[in-house]
Amino acid sequence: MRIVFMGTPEFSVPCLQALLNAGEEIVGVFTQPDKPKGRGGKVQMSPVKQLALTHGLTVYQPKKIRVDGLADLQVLAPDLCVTAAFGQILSQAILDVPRIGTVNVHASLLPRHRGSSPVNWAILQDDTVTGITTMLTDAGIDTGDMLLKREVPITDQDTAGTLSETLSAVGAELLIQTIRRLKAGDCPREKQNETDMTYDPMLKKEMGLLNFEEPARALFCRVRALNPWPCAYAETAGDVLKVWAAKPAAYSGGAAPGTVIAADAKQGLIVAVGDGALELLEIQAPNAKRMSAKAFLLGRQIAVGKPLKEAMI
RNA sequence: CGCGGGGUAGAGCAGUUUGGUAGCUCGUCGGGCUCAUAACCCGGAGGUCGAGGGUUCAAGUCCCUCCCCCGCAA
Repeated sequence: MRIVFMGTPEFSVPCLQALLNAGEEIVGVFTQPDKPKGRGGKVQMSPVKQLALTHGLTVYQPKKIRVDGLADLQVLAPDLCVTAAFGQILSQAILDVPRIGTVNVHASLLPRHRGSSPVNWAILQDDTVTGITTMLTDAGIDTGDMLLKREVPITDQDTAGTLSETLSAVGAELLIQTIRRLKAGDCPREKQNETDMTYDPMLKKEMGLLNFEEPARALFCRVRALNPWPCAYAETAGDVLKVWAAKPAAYSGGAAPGTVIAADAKQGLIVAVGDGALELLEIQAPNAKRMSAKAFLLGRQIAVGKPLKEAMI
């Protein structure tokens, strides 16, 4: 079966790898164009492209596949397209090319968490379970009929990073199963229930701002949901303090939300929040590297009793 | 050549402007105090100051080259 794979970030890599391992015939790989990234503005290949090249696969990098990728795709004459976090929207014309259809690996239990950042949103909304859904892509965003699903629990230790890693492995497995059953002709297919659906917008940096009026649990979830990107942060005088890890802390005093109630190498850095307190475990000051709050406090001081915003020295 | 910050004891930092015997907090080791302790007191070990070269009587500090880390922007 002629398969065209479309994917871009690290999440997509296990799916492509699994297809290769399964001996599928991959006739082409579509991924986002190389872009300047990181310090120095060096151009970097997407993780999918890197893997594709090591296996000698032909790589296509249209800016917008629905505009300048259609011809290439048609020439490839795929039986099936597989997408996993490709990052571009497929038009009906694109979807019409593969004979069987387009299978998408989506990192949530659809119809919940449609959109481009399902893993982050699942943690942000304190879901206890999420998972992978394979689906047949249609012209809507994550609205196509569902094929196979597998649940994955979310623990308090999970961050978007760790959970995404877990889900990508599960997704790769489920993708292979899905293709097997499509080939066998016994793959279940179910319409999405529109009344249960949620659509989550793309992540923005501003979503990382910690509002200490919120409950500790919500802040805890936000920190995990936005790790490793875009990362939660607290406002300080003129700048921001990135918060990589935090946890709710016991506190029954009456300090106003946002007040620093402890800041030393023994107790750590604790801030009063809406319903208690939050201990900032791992932080990163501007121009500095990330480190435990306790290590940070060995060399720098934060005033206790003031709002964190004003307490950085 | 996108903009910028930084590499000093096991950890986190100061010291570099105005060269002149390397300092702080914590940890660590030993001793003491205590019912006890993550508390307190006394004492000790631990650093070729990222690498190489240069200037100088003298370089963590000034000059040149290189390596590594990080923030912003994308």
